[in-house]
Amino acid sequence: MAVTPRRERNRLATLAEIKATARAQMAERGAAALSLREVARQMGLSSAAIYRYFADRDALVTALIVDAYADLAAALDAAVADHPDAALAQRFLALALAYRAWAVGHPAGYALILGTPIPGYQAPDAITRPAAHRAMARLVEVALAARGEASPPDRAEPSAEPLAVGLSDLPPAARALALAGWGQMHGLVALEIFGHLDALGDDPASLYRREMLAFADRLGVGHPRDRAAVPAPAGAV
Amino acid sequence: MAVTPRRERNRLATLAEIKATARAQMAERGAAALSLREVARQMGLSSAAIYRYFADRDALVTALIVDAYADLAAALDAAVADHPDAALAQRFLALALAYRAWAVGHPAGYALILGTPIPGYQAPDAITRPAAHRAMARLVEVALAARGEASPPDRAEPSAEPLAVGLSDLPPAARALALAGWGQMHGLVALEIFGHLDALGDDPASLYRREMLAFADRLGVGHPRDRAAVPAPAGAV
DNA sequence: TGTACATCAGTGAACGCGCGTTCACTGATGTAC
DNA sequence: TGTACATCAGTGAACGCGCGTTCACTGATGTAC
Repeated sequence: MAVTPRRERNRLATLAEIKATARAQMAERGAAALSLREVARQMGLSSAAIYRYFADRDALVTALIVDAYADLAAALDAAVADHPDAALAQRFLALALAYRAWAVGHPAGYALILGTPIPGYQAPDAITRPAAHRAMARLVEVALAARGEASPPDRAEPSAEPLAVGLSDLPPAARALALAGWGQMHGLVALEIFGHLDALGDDPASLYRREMLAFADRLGVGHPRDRAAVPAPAGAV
Repeated sequence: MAVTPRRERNRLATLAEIKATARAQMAERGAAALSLREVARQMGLSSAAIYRYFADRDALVTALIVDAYADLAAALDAAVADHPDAALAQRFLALALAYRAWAVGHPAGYALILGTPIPGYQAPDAITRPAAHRAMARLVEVALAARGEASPPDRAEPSAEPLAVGLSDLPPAARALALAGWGQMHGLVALEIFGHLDALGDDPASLYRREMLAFADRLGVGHPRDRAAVPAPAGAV
């Protein structure tokens, strides 16, 4: 009965193809070099046809950003869903490894959402922010649990709906913890996928894993290191 | 006697003005949007005149990259020069704080050297790599000292000449330590200057300081945490 | 000190290019009766 | 089942733009004698 009509299906397929082509192009030449005309050309469409699907270039970029966040969120959800009853440290580690795996597998997508902003493009926060929140939901849960500030929400259907609480709504201690973790994840991942570790002989994967294990150590509630480090030092530095 | 002749001086001044104008433009519109014509326009030059100073656009970009690395290197050198006899942890902290300060003060420069690569631009490694090495020299020293692998070189004139040893020449343990530190520095700094912490109420400076203090803790030679964390865990994660 | 010549910073016009976007249109797909 | 009409995906030509780069040139600055 409520079968999607043919036209609708075609439309959705073309829309998906536009986005996939754009993604491939970004992967090859960088997010900032995305060209509507080139996308159309590769698809065998006239450039004007794209405007049946996206109001303008920025709308396509926004759609790609939202997709990338959603894809990352799904990867992170899946990672923790695999270890529903694991200890905090293990849940964090699974999360962190999945985060890097997604970034390494989708460097253009990662650059799009977390790299240098695209010149001339201004993300519409109302659309982009919830997607970003959603991607950080599992990390927020872990930070909350680590600080004992609240129990994680029902985890039976982890990817069901966006968390009411985003990074910005976390209590300060949990937020600082989440940001510290995210910072470490992002730092090593960004250095790796943008090629700054290339010349070094290291295996970025094991370096990353080691650092994430070290961080997982800190997830015990009120770990002494964190307490000791908070106040500014007496020295002049 | 050996006074730089007028023509030479003018030439150098114009060259510097081109770079300064380009830097300002990058700061406003992003590194990828740098335009030779726009630079010339802002300087009241014809666009062709730029080609008296740079072979092409890429040459200008390369010069800007080298300058940015040199500027960062100078900032880091100055930071440790202020604390010649400080303990390792304090030297690292001074370094880390100077790193963030430079990045926050020169976001476009930071994006240029450590952000998403510019589409279509390929850095000439032979020119760019030594500059990058030079910028990392002080961090390399600290990592070496932390691991007791070698004594830091003569620090009487810290910015005098490039270190013979770069990140890639470090012994594995020291290199891993240096990369871990750099990763943390880069992660928080990149999130901050590219606006991903904007919506949060936090003070990025104190978050950063706190994390760097925690990392400085690990600089004791053979700190137990590092030893414990190196081997992969027995668990399935 | 004056003259002839060389250097070279800067000009202005032109090249070919690819871009985002608009517009009036065609023709196939769907709907109402 | 057939016909008339509405929808709408896609076309092709055109718009104005800014870009990087080249080229033959002008005219001021410097040098040799």
